[in-house]
Amino acid sequence: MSSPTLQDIADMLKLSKSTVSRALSGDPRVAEGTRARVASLAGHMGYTPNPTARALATRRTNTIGLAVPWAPRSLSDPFYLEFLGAAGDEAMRNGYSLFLSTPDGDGPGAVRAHSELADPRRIDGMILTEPRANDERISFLRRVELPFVVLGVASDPEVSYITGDNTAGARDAVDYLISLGHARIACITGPPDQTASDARFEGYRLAMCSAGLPIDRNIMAAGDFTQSGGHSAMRAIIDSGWVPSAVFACNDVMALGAMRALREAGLAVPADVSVVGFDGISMAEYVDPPLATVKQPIQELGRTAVQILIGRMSGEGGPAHCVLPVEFQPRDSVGPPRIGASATGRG
Amino acid sequence: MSSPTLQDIADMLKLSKSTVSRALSGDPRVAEGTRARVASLAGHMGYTPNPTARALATRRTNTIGLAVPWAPRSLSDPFYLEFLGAAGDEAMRNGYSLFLSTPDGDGPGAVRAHSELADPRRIDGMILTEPRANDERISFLRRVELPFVVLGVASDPEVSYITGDNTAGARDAVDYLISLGHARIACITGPPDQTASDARFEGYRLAMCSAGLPIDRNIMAAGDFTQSGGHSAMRAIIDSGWVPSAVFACNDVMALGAMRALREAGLAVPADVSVVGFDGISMAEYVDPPLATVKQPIQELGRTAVQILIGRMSGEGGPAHCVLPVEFQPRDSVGPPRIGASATGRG
DNA sequence: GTGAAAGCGCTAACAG
DNA sequence: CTGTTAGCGCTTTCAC
Repeated sequence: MSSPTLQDIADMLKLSKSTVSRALSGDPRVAEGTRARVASLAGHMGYTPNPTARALATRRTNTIGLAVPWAPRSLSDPFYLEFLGAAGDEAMRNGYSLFLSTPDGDGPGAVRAHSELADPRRIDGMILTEPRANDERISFLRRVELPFVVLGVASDPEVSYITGDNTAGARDAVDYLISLGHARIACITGPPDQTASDARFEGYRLAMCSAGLPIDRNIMAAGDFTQSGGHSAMRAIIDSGWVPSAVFACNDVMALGAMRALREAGLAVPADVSVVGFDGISMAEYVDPPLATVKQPIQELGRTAVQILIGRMSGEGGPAHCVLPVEFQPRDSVGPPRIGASATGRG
Repeated sequence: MSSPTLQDIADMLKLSKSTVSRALSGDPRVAEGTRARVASLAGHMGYTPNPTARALATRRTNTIGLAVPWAPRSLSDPFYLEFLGAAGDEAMRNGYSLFLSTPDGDGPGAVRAHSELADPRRIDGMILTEPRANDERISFLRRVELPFVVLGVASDPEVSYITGDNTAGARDAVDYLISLGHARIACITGPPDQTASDARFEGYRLAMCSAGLPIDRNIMAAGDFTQSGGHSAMRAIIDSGWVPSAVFACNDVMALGAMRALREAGLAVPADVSVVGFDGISMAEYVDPPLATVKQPIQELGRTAVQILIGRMSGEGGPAHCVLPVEFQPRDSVGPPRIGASATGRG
């Protein structure tokens, strides 16, 4: 009926709980014969330690928390599912389970939900996604002394993080557009203060400046990392009347939204406007035209996040700052600007 | 430093643990004054019960497990992230946390990972996604007597489930194609034995049969619910030489893969071939042309799954079988068949 | 109304 | 090498 306990095994073998516990945990002090008998019986009975009891005794839960962004009815970014899957895989492989937090929006409710999950008595460490510039969740984690790693960058050098090389990737992408002759290149950013968004914008800015191109407020718009956000942002740019010859969106789903807005405005991609995204979600390859994007090693980000966290939890070494290379992947959504269009930009 | 315990509060108030515990849990036997003092102190100290200790004592973890499908480097279906978010929301709202299982593939490893998570000492109940016809995970859950609900349908009437009306939705979609004059309608199914895939195929079959249209093996292909699966499946159909005038894919991501295969073959959507998907992921609206799809109430599926599970966990009532209505949403990826093409079908 | 005590299943000193 | 004894922090009889 109920699962067998250590005591059950001890009783049957006329041993003490302690010995059984030691035998099972491979303590070198127990006799080989005893160990074998215990192991065998445990196996036959299908014994498996009660995780809760173990957690209470050891003060370790073997569980890591993952905070994925979740704004109601808006976010469904494949990037996170893939990240989550890879992280879950790696966690399991190391004997950890994944605990999930899905804050509803950005309000105080989110913080409450977060602090509820980020309880050191519940999880051993945490992966935080979509950090903001001065994220209160980070100060919270530090206050309760819970090991954590953020997916993104953190200004505080004490904070471990893992990220794709956002700035370099964005810069590569925009450099490529420029090399094709584009000059009026729009940028659709993510939510303000979101570090990934900021870093990608910085790459855009660097590329533009290096080429001596002006950064015009009319061809910039803030999205929110969702399709509809990308759609509205592109719409706003178009409505401003000064249509760009290319647009760099700070993530793939916004790029898809932007492509739709362009189509609706009767503009062809890439003939009239080239579009580039960021992330490398697998879907990007399947839309029409296939979306050029900066490919992040999503799986590796997930795996490494867990590995870094495990390092931090074991207390060895200092904070890790890991920046994985990303790769710009040209696809049919980009092409040279229309003749004459490139001239417009320089004014 | 460390979180305050019940004992700490008891000591400060010169009470016993029991009384404090009772006061906090609203036991009617404690004096009003005592209750107030306890509540106040607990509030100031930021006391919050240790979930692990509570779980050990009550044998309830207030945690529900969620098994999302995860085949390495293949799956990134936005459907699941949205489902997961909604389920997580509803769980939190009811005082439950979400535990995640991400089985790696279909092999024995998946079952091991699953049974590791599906431990009644770890979670109070579980949501199982992508059930197969004779899913061994289901028998496992029944054996360990863990309450659960499946996202999909289960043949066993004792098993609770929640699902969109797959058959009706698929039928509506295919009926619509037929009403436009399509006769050669291909079908790209999901993994064999996957219940959702089977039910959707059944809707396709019903629509075809009712219209007196033949179901040709040449215009059917098995995908695996991934983009690339949809792509290969469409490719196989095209290569068979007998190109359909419309194709019904059993989920949206396969539909996107199929659209790409069609483009690569020089076939226009919907001019040459109409395409319909299933799920209603938000991305479907943003591709070109916007993908007609059978819209599932994803959020509601997630919420209701949790509600049903909570019902089951509290032991009240029998198994719940919930089928939510879905709605076919025509979009520009479907259109009338080319003149003459519809005739070919009836042969 | 409140307290004392036992116990959830496990680990971890401390003895022998 | 193995057993005994304490807890981990909470709930829950059973007394008073």
